Amino acid sequence: MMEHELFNIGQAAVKSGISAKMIRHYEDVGLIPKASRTFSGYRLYNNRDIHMLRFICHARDLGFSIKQISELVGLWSDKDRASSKVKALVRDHIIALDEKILSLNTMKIQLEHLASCCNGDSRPECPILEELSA
Amino acid sequence: MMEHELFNIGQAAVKSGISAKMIRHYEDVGLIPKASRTFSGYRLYNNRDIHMLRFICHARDLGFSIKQISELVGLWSDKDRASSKVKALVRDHIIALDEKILSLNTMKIQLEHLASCCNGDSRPECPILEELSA
DNA sequence: CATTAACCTTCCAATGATAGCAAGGTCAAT
DNA sequence: ATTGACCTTGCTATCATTGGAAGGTTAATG
Repeated sequence: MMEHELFNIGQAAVKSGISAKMIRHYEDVGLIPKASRTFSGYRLYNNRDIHMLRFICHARDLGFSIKQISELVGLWSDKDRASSKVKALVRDHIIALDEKILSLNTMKIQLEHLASCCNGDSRPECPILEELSA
Repeated sequence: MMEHELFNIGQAAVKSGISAKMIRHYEDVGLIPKASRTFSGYRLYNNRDIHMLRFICHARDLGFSIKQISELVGLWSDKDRASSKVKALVRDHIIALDEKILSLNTMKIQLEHLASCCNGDSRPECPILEELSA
């Protein structure tokens, strides 16, 4: 027997790890389908909805964009998907992460070099500023 | 003899590496002082202005935020600054970069693990989606 | 039954750095 | 005089998220 409990947006937020604010936003931008409503207009979520929200939460924690998550949700919902499509999405994201990490790391190395050249005392002489200024 | 050439915003953009758009924006938000103007309203930049823009460009390339760059510009302009203040700013930024790198790296490792578990073929079985869904 | 607290609703605005467009004015050369 | 390349302002968008205001609903309490 499937349970058919219904939750309002606040409970769905707690259960899914996504804020009520963001759940509404995801509905606005079409990432999730429009929630059904009570007579008085409150959104209602069932266990399947919350399952999808949790899926989205995990994907978000891995740094996927809304657009990518939208594609992932599509594949997730398609029982005939090819797993190669999922893997390709993941690979693309890994590459993007790599580029970002590389870029940040380059900055870090340069900054560490600058910092190591600066006495960091009460005097005004500062190789860091001189470098930035050059 | 100091040169006192004057440049319009397009020339300043080319010379500094910051787009005209962003130069105006930096003026709007108070990062740089309001430029002087020709009679007809065009902004004018001298060599000192462009020097400051180049300083900003370098700082930006190192990932400093506008707010941090604002502080750096302040210290740069203050001939009596203590170099320790500059170094502290740099150290804080290095720490922030480290945190970001760590976070991205954690994502990457998890994704690589997921990808390695997925066949990536034409069949629908996909451990990646199963994991995200769990 | 009235009040109150904790919900919910929509709409609007802000973040940070950047880019785009549109409508219009200016400048220099042809 | 016209043209093209520049400049001006102002508004819009991106991306993911948060905040607030103003108002309606629900559930429990006195």
